[in-house]
Amino acid sequence: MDRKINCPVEVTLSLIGNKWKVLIIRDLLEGTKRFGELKKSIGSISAKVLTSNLREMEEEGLINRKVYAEVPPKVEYSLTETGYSLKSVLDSMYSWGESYKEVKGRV
Amino acid sequence: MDRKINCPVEVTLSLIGNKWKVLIIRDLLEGTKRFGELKKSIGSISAKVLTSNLREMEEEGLINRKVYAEVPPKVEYSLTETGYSLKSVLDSMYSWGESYKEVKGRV
DNA sequence: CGGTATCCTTACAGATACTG
DNA sequence: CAGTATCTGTAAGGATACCG
Repeated sequence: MDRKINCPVEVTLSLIGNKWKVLIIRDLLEGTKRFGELKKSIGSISAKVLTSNLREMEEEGLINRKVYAEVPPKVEYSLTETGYSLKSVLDSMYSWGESYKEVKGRV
Repeated sequence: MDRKINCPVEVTLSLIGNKWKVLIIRDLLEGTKRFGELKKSIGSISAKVLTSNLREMEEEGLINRKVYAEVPPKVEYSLTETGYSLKSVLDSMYSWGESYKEVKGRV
């Protein structure tokens, strides 16, 4: 039982332990998106919060940020290989959410 | 694409979308625990925060709370069937965390 | 032992205005 | 378009004291 010394679950939490990061991953799993697209697809997030989460995730090696030297500016975000590997986690969250809804609906 | 209208990932987030709840599930997956044991095994959580999270999770049908009519008091927490089914999510978080550590260690 | 009540401090997040 | 700067409100969380 290595739970105490750097439990892997806590490692994962430290990287995607907030709601916004999970939603960012979810939306980038569909493919590369521009800043504005991402903001729109997440829905209720502000530019400030989106930016700060993206910066952190970039630092942690989960996403790529590609800036085009154009006017008006164009910035594309995509998942790195590491970021994409989070698909397994998101998939299990998706499945669980679905069956939870089913159970609740049945009440 | 039903992402907009009640995405299952968001459903899951709404139930275990905070760090503490994930850790509570993780520790209860080992089996029934008393309040004090749970508090100790999670580590840095305060009684107030632990109590409020447990209450919410009880309400949502993820955990059971069993009170023994004894002095001194004894209260045991365990996962419901629904709560236990979150093991799949925790498992994938565990695996991902492990491989992330490996990748980072290799740098 | 397993909480509650209270106070207090910060982290998180929304709104708005502005810029390269 | 893709941010940054600033200001502000709110809620999460820690510390402490106390209770059944």
